[in-house]
Amino acid sequence: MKKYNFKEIENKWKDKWYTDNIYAAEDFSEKPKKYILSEWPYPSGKMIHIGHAMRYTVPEIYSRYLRMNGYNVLFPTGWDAFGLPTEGFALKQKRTPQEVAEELARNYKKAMQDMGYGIDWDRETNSTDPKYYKWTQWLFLKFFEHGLAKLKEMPVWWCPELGNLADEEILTDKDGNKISERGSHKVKRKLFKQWILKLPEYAERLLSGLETVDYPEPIKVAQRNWIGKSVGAIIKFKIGNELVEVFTTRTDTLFGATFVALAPEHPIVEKLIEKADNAADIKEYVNKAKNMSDREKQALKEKTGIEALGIKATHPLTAKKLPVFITNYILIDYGTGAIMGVPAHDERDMDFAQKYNLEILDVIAPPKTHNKNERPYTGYGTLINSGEFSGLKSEKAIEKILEKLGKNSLGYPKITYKVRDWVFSRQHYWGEPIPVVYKEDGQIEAIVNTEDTARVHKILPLELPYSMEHDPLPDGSAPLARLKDWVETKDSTGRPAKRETQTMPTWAGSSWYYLRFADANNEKEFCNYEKLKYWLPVDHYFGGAEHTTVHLLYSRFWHQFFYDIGIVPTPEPYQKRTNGGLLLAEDGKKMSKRLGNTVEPGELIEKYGADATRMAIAFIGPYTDTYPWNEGCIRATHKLLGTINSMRSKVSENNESNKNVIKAYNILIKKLTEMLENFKMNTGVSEIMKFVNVIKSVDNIGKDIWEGFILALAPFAPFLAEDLWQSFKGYSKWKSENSVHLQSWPKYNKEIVRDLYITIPVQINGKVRDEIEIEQDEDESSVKEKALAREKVSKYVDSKNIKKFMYVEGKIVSFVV
RNA sequence: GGGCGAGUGGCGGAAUUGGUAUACGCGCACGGCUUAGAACCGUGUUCCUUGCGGAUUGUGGGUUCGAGUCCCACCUCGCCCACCA
Repeated sequence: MKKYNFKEIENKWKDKWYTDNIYAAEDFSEKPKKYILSEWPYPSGKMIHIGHAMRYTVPEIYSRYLRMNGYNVLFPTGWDAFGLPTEGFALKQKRTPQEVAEELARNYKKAMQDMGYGIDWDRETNSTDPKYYKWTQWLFLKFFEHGLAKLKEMPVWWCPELGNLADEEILTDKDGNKISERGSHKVKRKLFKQWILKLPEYAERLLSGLETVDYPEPIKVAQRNWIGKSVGAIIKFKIGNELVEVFTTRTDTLFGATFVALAPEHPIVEKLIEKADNAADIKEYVNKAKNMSDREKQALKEKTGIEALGIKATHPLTAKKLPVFITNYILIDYGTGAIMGVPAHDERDMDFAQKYNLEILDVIAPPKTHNKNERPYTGYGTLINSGEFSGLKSEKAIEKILEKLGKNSLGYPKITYKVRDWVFSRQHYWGEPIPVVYKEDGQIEAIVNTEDTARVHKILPLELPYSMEHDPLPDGSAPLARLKDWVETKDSTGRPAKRETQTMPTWAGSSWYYLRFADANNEKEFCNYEKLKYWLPVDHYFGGAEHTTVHLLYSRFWHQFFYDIGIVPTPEPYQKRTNGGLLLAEDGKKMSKRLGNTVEPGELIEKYGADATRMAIAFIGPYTDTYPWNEGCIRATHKLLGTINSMRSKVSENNESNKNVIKAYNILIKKLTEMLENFKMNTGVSEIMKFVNVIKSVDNIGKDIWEGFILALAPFAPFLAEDLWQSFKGYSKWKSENSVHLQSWPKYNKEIVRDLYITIPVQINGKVRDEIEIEQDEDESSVKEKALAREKVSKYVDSKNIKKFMYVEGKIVSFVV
C-alpha cells in the first residue's frame, strides 16, 4: 500500500495548474457566468494567516463546484496593499512600502497557490500598482467633477503617531478612551481641512437598493441603522432676534416643549454669550465642554447644562417664553445641533428637566394599555393640552402641526441621516495621491479632465513620489508636503500651483476592485463596459462581518454613483453577501501574536498538507460561525485523505462493487450536491467520511464509483483528487483539459437512493414505542395493521379505543389512546 | 441603554425545516499490534438505572397526535452601535 505522500502529490500538480492557468475565467463565454468573490487580503504580515484561509477556502470549494457544474467561474484575487497595515509592516523592517508591498504580493500569491486555490491569476490586481491606482485616481476625479468630492473643514481624530484618523479607525478602550484601531494610540479631536465624499446624498439610494439585493436580513438591518434615516421636521424657535432651527421627529409633542437646548458648539451660542446676564459662566462652561477630553466626557456621562439667563426662546405656536440651555447632551453634528426639550415624552429631556427643575408638560395621552408609572411616555398616542390639535392622534397631529408651521414659515418637513460625509483624505504617505492642485488664487483644479482621454493617459497615474519620511508634519499636514519639488507644479494654464499632499484612505482601492477583475489588464479604461455587462453583478460576495457597514456600504455608494454616470451597467455591485465567522485559538481566545496562540497555514501545510488543511477548515464548522481551532480536526482530515489514497488498490478491474457501496455512493453524491448548493461544507466533509467508512470495509470498489468519488472529492482536496484522477485515467502526460478540475460533477441514481423498504417509528401518545418496516408506498390501512400487530404496540394500544390514528407517508405512525 | 445573533454530550457540531435528537469528527475508556511509545486497527461513549425503564436540546409556560425547530415570558453569552432628538 502506497503511503500518502502529500508533499510529493501537491508539488506535482501545483505548477501544472498555475502554469496552464486552468482556472482562467473566459470573458463572454457561452456558458452561464458566476462571479464569486472573497474580500482581497491587505498584506500586513509576512504571510497569509489562518483568517485568510478561513475566508477563502469555503467560497473556493463552492467556486470549484460551480465550475464542475458547467459555469464559467470568475474567482479572482489581488492585494490591497495601500494603507497602514503594509506601511507599518515596512517601517518595522526599515524598508520602503513599495518594496515590501511587492514582496508580500509574491509571498501571498505563493501561499494561496500552496493552498491550491483555483484562482485566475491572469487577473491578479494590486491596489498599489500605478497601473491600478491610475484608475482609482480617475474614478476619484469623477466624484470631483460631479461635485461629490469636496474639501471641507472636518473634526478629525488626531494622533501624533498616525496623524489624522477617521471615525471608522477609532475604537473606545475599556476605560472609555478613544484609541486608534491600529496600534491603540490615544487620539483627540481637532479641526482639519479634509477631502470628503458626499455619501449622504446617496443615503436614500443606499436604502432602496437594499430591497433589490439578496443579503441576509441582519446585514441589511445593520446598513439601515448605519444610514440612520429619521423622518421629522425643522421647527424654528425665536431667541432674541435670531431664529434657531431645531430638528425633531416628534412634531406632535411640540406643545410639550418647555425648554430649548443647544450644543456648546452651536453658532448662536457666541451671540448668547454677548447678551446673557451670566456671560462669564456660559463662556466658562462652553470652553470646558469644547476642551473636555473624551475620557472626561465619558466619565461624566451625566447630562449637564447652563441656562442663558435673561434670554428666552419663543415657542412658535404658543408664544410661551422658554428657558434656553447650553448642554453637553446635544451633538453639534447631528440634526441642527439644537433641540426643543420635551421632558414628558423623551427620556433624555426628562433626565435633564428633573435635574434642572424644569416644567414637565404632558401632551400625549398614552393608550389605555400603557403603564401610567412609566414616564416619560415616548410612544404615539392622543394629543392633550395642545390647543386646536388636542384630540388628534400623533400621526395626524404631525401632519396638521407641520401644515400650520409651514403656513407661517416656522417649520418644514425634514429627513436627516446619521451617516456623515465620508472623510476621504489621510495625512499618510502610503496611499494614492489625490490628483488635484491648488491654484494661486486658492481654487482647486483636477490635474486632468477625465473625458479628455488622450491627456488622461499622459497625466495619470499621478505616481506616489519616493520618500522614506512617513511621519506627519507637526502641523498635521501630510508627509508628502516635505517633497517641495513634487509639491510645486503648474496648473492647466501654466501658472504655479501646489499639489495636494494628502492621500486616499485604504478603502479607496477596495471600493472598486471587483470591477477591475472583470478586465484586470486594461490599460485604456478602468474596465471595458461590455465585460462589466457580462460579469456584473458579483453573484456572491464573501467577507468579514467587520466590513458590513464601512466597506460594503461605501463601495455600494461608489457603484451607484458610477451607475448614475453610466460607466457601470448594474445598479448594485453585489447580488448576494455572506459574512464569514472567526476562527479563535484553540484556547477559545482570539488569536494574536502577542498571546502566541496563532495557527499558521504554512505550518499546517507543511505538517498535514494543503488538502488536509482545506478539509479541516471546511469541516470544523459552518462558514458563518465563530469557533475555536482544533488540531484534532486536521489530524482527522489528514487521516481521511491517507485512507482515501490507500483505496487505490481496491479499485476493481471488473468494475464490481457490492450493493452497500453502490448505495452509499449514490447517497454521497445526492447529499454532497445539496450541501454544496447551500455552503454546508462541514457536513459535506462528514458525508465523504461516511462514504469512506463504507469502502474501508470492502475489498472491491467498482471503477465507475471510484471515478465519481474522485470527482466529488475534487473541490475539497484538489491535489489528491488530481493525483488519483490522473493515475486512474492512466494519463502519462499532463494535458490541462484532462485535469480533474475541468470535468463534470457526478450524478446519482434516484432509484438507488430511494429505499424499497423503509423503517419508520411508531408513536403512542407522543412517545416512540417501536419501529416497523414498511414498503415505500404502502397504504395507510396496511401500515396501521402492521403497527397494531407489533407486540410492543399492542401492549399500549387496543384497536377498539384508538382516539386518533395518523400516518405521515414515509415518516411516522402515530396513535393517540 | 439600543440593535442583531446564539444557547443541543467533556469539545466542534448534525437534525431532510414540525416527524426516531445527539449524524460526522475530536477527546476519553477498554482491547489488539508493539520490548516500549508513536502511528495504526477494533469496540464503547448524552445522562440516571445492575436491569426493566426513565429523563434530556438554557429556564418556565403555550400551540400540536408530535416541538431542538413555531408562539409568549425570563436567564445567560457573543457581536455591532452607543446621548442620533
